[in-house]
Amino acid sequence: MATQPPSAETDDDTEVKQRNADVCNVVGAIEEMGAKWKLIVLNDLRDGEKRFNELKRSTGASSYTLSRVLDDLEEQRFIENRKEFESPVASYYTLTEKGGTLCPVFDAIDEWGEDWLE
Amino acid sequence: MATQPPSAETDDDTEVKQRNADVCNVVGAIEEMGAKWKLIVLNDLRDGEKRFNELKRSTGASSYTLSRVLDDLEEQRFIENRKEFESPVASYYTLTEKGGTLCPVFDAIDEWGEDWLE
DNA sequence: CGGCATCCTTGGAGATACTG
DNA sequence: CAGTATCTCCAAGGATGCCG
Repeated sequence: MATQPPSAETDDDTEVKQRNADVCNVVGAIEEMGAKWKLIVLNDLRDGEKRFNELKRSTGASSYTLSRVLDDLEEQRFIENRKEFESPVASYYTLTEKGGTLCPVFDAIDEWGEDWLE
Repeated sequence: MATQPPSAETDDDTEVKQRNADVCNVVGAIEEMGAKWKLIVLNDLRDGEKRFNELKRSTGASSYTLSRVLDDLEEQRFIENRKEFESPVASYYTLTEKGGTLCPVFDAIDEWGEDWLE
């Protein structure tokens, strides 16, 4: 995480934190992961490496949907794919470092869910 | 999900949803807020009370969409509505306590966005 | 096993116009 | 100002089938 130089604090009014829809990080981030399937898959991969059908079962996504989501996520560098071309083909997916940085987000969501779900 | 069309179908897919929910309540939370517009509106309301057209401008949602999202969020007790029936009608929306508990989530997203968004 | 191609259904959401 | 009522369009996503 690129931490800002702590001492060189510009006098930019922190109050003008520009929460405008166009500029806001939250909106940007939401657009970036957007789809619910992406979040579900990413969250699933926090457990570690998983293969295609494993994700298919755990997420409940159809192979078509899952395939497209995985493509997207890989293109966004959230996940990485490793293939083994042995007897039955095996395809493993893991979070990249970038993907891993989403953990705090999921943790926050998780915590919230514990308090307010069910 | 908030609007439930009268489906006479038996909910056979409850099994799937349950499996997802079992994995982690992250999925549950995602389903709960699901739509991107909900998140955008909720995030916007962190600034404090806002009125309809204000939200319309800041979020960029159409009045139709915004209206439905607000209805949903109110039904879910994420937000509250206060009306003033004076000269020109005024309608104010604020986060409830429940809505406020989402702040850590948005903070996490915000922080992530700062690091990884362009 | 891990997908891609195809068809098809659904609803999310914009545009527009109207009301209290 | 704060919505509601329609109409419409398009992408998300399920189901199915095929293939290396």
